[in-house]
Amino acid sequence: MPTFRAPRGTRDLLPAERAAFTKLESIGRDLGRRYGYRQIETPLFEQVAVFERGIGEVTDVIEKELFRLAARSDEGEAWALRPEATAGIARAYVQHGMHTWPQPVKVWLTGPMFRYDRPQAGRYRQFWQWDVEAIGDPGPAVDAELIELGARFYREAGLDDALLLINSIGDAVCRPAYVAELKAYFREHIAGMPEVERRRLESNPLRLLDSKDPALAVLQARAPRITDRLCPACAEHFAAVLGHLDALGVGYRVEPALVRGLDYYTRTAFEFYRAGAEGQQQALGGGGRYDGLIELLGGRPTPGIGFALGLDRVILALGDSASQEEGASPLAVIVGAEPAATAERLRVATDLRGEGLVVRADLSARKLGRQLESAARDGAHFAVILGDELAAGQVQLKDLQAGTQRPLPLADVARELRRADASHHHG
RNA sequence: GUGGCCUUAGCUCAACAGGCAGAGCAGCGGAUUGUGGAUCCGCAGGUUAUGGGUUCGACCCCCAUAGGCCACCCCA
Repeated sequence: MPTFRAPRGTRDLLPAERAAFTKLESIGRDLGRRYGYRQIETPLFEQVAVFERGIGEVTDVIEKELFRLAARSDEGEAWALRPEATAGIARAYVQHGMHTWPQPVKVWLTGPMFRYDRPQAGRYRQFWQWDVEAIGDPGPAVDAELIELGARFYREAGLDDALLLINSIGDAVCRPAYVAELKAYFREHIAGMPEVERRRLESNPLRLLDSKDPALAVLQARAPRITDRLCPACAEHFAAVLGHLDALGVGYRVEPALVRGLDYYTRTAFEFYRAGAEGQQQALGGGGRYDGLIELLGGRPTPGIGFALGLDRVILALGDSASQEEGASPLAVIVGAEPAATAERLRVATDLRGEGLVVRADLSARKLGRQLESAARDGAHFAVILGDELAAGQVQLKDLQAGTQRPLPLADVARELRRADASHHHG
């Protein structure tokens, strides 16, 4: 067993898997460009207070999953690795006075997030998200635009069965009254409730709605629904969001029990799951509106909405097809019979690379047969064989796929490879 | 954070009832001193996750720890 290994809940992305991430990142980059969102980057860690105040101190993410850093004694701050992207972006919005920019400010970010919980397949302590935010527009059309953007990401990534669950969780006007009503309702039936759920009644009553405890099933079915208790403004907003989604052809399922785990959400809340797996805990992504967040972090009242998608989970859902990206096979490998002539192989490869060609040099002392074998297994299309004829400026160009070979002046190799490469890509 | 299952070579897995740790694949070399994917031969790779315990003797039984997986909690 190796002495050292990746820390618990983290893993190395070996080239095949890293390539799958790169593909998703390029989808995100392209979608960001097409939808008018610009890339942003914030630190991997922030003051703990940014997360506590933004996300909410009594949430799971803060209470038990926050990856706190041991603060250095000569610094007054307590820091934590970011568990999500929105709080940091909101902090940056306030810090840089982005309210003076044309509104809304639309940005996207991709990178690792950190949560200190118990690892499982698809659940890591370091995981990757693609995150989009639209800050400064209160209207329901932005909600729909952003949700449709999320749905499109899954489609372009090859996941055709992403299912959108959506709900409205009200705002400061209507949610407090609803929560009070919900508490009163469950309290009446507290006798039949398990201990865990009784405690949750006080700490986070909304959570009772999506508890999987079968003892609650009947109670849940009869519980008052937030969607029936929305204030007129929230109800109108929600109806408009759904209307826009209909108009855009985005399928969804209204899920009154959908609650988000972060305090900053208002009104629109949504999550994506694989169809048929929506009862499980492995969400593909989620987001919502956070009209109070900027103010919480010291800015003026500013509405916003965001969405984060788990790259690890998309790749997991794609299965083997995700990692079957073809690797970086070279167009040609420079091989030679003379073990001592590695300098020649290196020089020829360097010249061809200077011409923009994808070339690997076999710098080993292996005999020619092994070099060709290795080149073929590497997926190379051609081998350029340097032999005695090199003194006369001649090499052998071998097509490893066709099995054919012909002599060629060294000076013509670049042109020949480029032509073969072009016809290969276009044909 | 709670409960359960698991851990043997880089990978996938063997190893009787507690009795000498093996194979395939991958890597390297040779058969072929300048021609590949096939075939054959060989080399290397292990403190059986780690640390204790039981036993004449432990990959095997017991305890602890670490890591992985599953179900919760909750989310990406």
